[in-house]
Amino acid sequence: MKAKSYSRQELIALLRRQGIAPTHQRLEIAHVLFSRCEHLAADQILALVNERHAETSKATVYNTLNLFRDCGLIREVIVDPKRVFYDPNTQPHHHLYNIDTGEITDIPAADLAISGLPDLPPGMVTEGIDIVVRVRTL
Amino acid sequence: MKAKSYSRQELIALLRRQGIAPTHQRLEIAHVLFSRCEHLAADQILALVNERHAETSKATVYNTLNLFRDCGLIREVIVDPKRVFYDPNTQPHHHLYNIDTGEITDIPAADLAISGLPDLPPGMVTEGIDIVVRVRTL
DNA sequence: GCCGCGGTTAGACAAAGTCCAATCTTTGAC
DNA sequence: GTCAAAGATTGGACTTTGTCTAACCGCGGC
Ligand SMILES: [Mn+2]
Ligand SMILES: [Mn+2]
Ligand SMILES: [Zn+2]
Ligand SMILES: [Zn+2]
Repeated sequence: MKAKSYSRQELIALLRRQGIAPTHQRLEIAHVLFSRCEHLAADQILALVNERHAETSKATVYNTLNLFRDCGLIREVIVDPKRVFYDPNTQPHHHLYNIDTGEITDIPAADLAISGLPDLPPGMVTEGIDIVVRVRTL
Repeated sequence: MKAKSYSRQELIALLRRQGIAPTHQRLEIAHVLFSRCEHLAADQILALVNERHAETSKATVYNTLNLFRDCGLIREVIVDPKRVFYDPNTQPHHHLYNIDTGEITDIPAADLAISGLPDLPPGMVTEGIDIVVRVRTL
């Protein structure tokens, strides 16, 4: 996943396409998420957004992350029981999780195959499959 | 995974084998975990253990779950950002997670294969691979 | 009976996240 | 451009999950 540098106009278009009003705070948060391609937790995003000049509250960060998630702009990564990480990469992919450092790395789903999954109980539909490879530094 | 009904003596032996002193509280918690084969959160275990007669504290439940986990008697399941579930099934297996009901079901690892995983960065060793199939009720 | 040690406990604490009512911004109609 | 309605933001209170601590309990060994 490339760390494309989105212009302000591109970010505005990105939000509008989802029917999201491009407020200053949402643009700042989108910028933090999409300019670097990392897996960030809410408190890290809050800190990054207010780095230069405090102007976005904790409530707005959480509101916005939930909004972006509901619109499919970002996804949640559940690997650490302590906090949720937000992933700007919404392509199907999986994760390598270093349990010592907490580092999360993408694993492309392209060349990966799972076989032998049992059939789903009737009336259920798959929402997604998440694979987490937990690694330790030797 | 069968819901074997362990006798008090079997539970005592199970704990002693791991060098764990079989106190009354630990036996109660072990009983709750191993007699039913579900994925329970700490607060559910606390409630079940104190169902008849309050005698085990929150601190002891958490102490004991962490102790059992460190000894490999149980494992944690990380699927819900809100709480950790404890799994008495320590065989390699995966999970089906119903995002609507919160229900967690085991998927045996036996007849399941993953191909195409990239090589690990040098100096890293795999601790485990967790697959979560997220399903929705149609 | 007393000691020592491991286990248990209530309650204080911490961190992640939600909620609320007051306030501020955005937006579109004019 | 003005303005009002709709929508967004905010500080701070609140909730939930989990940890920590210091006092206390209980049991085996002497
Ligand atoms: Mn700014
Ligand atoms: Mn009892
Ligand atoms: Zn990712
Ligand atoms: Zn399981």
